[in-house]
Amino acid sequence: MSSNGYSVFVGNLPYRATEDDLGHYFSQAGNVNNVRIVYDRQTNRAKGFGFIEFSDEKSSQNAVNQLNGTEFQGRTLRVNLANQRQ
DNA sequence: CTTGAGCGT
Repeated sequence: MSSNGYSVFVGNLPYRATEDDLGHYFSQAGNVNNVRIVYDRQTNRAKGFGFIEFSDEKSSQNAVNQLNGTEFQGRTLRVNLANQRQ
């Protein structure tokens, strides 16, 4: 099944940012398995946050340590460990 | 042709 791996929550994203751009940016920290930006169902516009999926836990923790508080496309990213979906 | 903390189709 898809969505296997360790996810991190990413907030304060620029609305123009794409999942591909995020994937390339987070590749610095570890092996990115998948990238998901949350879009509004009514307007199809980005909500301004998303989730990055890594292949293992150390990559996700490394992403938080390296990329949290860094600037991405003019905005300061908020990176934290994501909660598991119920 | 908009917004700005947060945990997801």
